[in-house]
Amino acid sequence: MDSLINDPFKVAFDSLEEFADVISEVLQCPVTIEDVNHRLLAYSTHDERTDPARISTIIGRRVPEKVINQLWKEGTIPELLRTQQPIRVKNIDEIGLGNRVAISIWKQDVVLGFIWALEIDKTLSEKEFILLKKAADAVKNKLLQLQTRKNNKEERFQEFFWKLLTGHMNIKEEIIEHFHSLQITPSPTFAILVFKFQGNITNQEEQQISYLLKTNQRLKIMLYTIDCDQLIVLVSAMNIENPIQELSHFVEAFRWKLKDRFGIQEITPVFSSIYEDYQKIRKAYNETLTVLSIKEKFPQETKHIYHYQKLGMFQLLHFLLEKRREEDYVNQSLHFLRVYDQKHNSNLVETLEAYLNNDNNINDTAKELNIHANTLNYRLKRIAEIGDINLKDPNQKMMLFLDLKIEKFQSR
Amino acid sequence: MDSLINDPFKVAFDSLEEFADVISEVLQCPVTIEDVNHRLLAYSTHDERTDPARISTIIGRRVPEKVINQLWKEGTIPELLRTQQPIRVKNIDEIGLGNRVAISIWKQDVVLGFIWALEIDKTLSEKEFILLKKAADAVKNKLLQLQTRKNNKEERFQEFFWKLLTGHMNIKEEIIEHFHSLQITPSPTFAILVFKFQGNITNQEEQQISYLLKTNQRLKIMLYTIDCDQLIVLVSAMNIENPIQELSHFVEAFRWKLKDRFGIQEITPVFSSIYEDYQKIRKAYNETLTVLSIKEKFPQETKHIYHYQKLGMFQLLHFLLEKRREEDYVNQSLHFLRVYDQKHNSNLVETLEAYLNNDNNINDTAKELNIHANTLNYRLKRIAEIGDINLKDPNQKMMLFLDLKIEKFQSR
DNA sequence: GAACCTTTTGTGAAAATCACCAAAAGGTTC
DNA sequence: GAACCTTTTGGTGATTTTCACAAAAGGTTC
Repeated sequence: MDSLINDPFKVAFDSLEEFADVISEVLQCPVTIEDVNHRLLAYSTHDERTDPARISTIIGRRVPEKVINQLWKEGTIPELLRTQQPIRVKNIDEIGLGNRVAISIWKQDVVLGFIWALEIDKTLSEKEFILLKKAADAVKNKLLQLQTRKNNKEERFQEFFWKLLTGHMNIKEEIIEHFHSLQITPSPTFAILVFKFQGNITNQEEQQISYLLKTNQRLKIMLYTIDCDQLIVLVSAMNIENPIQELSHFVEAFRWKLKDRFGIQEITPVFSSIYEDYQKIRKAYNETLTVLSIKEKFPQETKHIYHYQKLGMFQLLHFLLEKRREEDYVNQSLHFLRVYDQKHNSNLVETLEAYLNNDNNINDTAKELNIHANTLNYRLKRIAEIGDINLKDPNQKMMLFLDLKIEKFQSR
Repeated sequence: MDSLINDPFKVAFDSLEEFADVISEVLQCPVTIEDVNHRLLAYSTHDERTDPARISTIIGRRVPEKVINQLWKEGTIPELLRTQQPIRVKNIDEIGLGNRVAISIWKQDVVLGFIWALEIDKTLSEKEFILLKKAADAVKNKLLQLQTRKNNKEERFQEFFWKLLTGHMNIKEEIIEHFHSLQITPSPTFAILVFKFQGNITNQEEQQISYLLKTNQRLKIMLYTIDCDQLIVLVSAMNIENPIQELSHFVEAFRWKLKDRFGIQEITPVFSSIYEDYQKIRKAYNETLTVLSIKEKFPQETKHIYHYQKLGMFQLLHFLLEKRREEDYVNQSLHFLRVYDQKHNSNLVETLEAYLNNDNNINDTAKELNIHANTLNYRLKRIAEIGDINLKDPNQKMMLFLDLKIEKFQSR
């Protein structure tokens, strides 16, 4: 009996729900157990008192994203990930969060989940804090079991996803069936999303990415995997009015969170077009790879481009370069300008490119080149003469623009 | 002796030169014999009196182009090609042409050449006109022989040219050697020039073309041939400051002459880039064919384009279409605009295309579409919204322009 | 037909462009 | 170094373009 008082959790229990009730009884307050991604694993039922945040969590079987965001902002979650001690959280009315105490569940140096105890009418004492610590210790093996089972499932996910990405599964029915067997509902429309990291993704980063993806509630993520320095995600694009904008927001938010919460910087996010046909996953993936390779060659020009469709003519560069090569074409106008530049130490080509980049805007271009607007005008006139170019002809300008970019593409 | 007075030209003569002297002696004035293309065949030497036009003709071994042009303008040559009678030409001081009489040399209903008799101090009498007619009759067989010999040579030209055009002769030394064996000096730079006629080129038209090409002195024509409705010309681009401009002028002048002199209309002239390497004749020829096929599909847009290099992005269309096809790409922006157009009976796509065609010029576009400039502005705003397009981004605009043209290209 | 939305047109002020001119700076040629 | 050419910069004013706003017109929905 003494040992039970010292550690009331040294009992056998079948399910996590049962265990949540045990904790609840010992501490005399409602209890919730979450995994490390804030998915609800179990909650006590003996105590009816609760707060809106807990209700939402139970209803949605996960902690609402705004609550997670808030807990990150004011430091609770970072603290939980740092220490094994219980943490007290003051109520935050805006998100319906009452006073509560939380503790993280550790297995060696990895956090497996959290236990939350609501302080509805009472405040937990120092002694009860120690009990909570013991509870966290007692539950860790149970969580680990769940984890392992999930890992197996995870592996099956991985295999399936890679088959899709590489186009090794291209019978429609087979794909759908596989989705269902993995208990995923394939959304009617999807996109592939890739985040390219600075270097290979470490295990720790993997955890953090996984955490962010699992806690995100903005977009439904069907599958994801990690490949060297890339995080590849299959995301649903359904039920959204403007999917592209939504995806843009998502990647921005994701990048921001990685930086803000985990200090991971210099992420390059990209995403494919939106498709309905799951046989096109490979194509979508290739699109993202194209975007990445273009962004690598034209970091400045494509700074604000994440989306394949927004690449504009950049998506053609690779292709056009090949054509140019095979027919060893020379753009005469550019050639003349180059010769002139060489001979007179001028910058007509550079000027032309800046002008074209700036959508024919004299002022912007002059500013970018740090020259007087009239100087620019003069140069443009010379360019037209020397290169025999009609700068009012969109056709010619387009060709020049393309040829300039093709050459850059080639030389990089 | 009587017969000699009746027809003093019924004598055997070895060369045309000899015969020219005979005529000169009979008529007592300087005589020149030309072929139908105004190339000098022979001239009398017994009489020293002459005029500047004749001197130029003898020096250059052909009638100067400005003289020919003048003789066309005031009707002499058309008349010579019509009648077998001698024609009197009054002196034309601007081109150094003194008074003279001309007659055409006929073989059945084909003109083989001309005889010119200068009226330096005397005026030819009616009797001498009859003599001239007899001279023309006497010389025709000699000319025919030359013609035939030339035809054989012509055939060798043809064969050689076609080998070059089709890339069946691609050893540099061999090509040069062939040129020399045909007594052509290959110019260091060249271009291929093609005129496409309305229908297949008739024999008569062939004569007329040949005439125009041979009398042209602006550009040196190395080889030419006729293929169904195409006249294909290998032209020198040397010794000209601005060859492309020169070529443009030439084709314009050629077209104008065909129309003005022979009533041949609706000629489409095109020409290739300028090359130095004669192994590239085939490539140059293919360029012209590309220009022709594009001009057929986009007659309006390419109205003023004759030159491959001036095709701008049109030269890529064929190529891009293939790419688009193989990856069944859909431009989302255009798709949204099309859907909107369909649903609301609007013309956003058409508006966008006009705007892009007009180099982003609001006024010009509005005029073309017969709408108010503000209406256009409003539509553009809507286009940006609906198609999720940034109309300040040259990249996106370029892609839209290309995709629009690709679609047009495809549907034609 | 009222209420509502989209589209077109008109107006005027602000901004940008363009065609000039002129001065100055930099380079090349003889 | 003088003469010459090209390039840069500045300024001016006419012209065009852009933009915001308002009114009118046309359609759709209830």
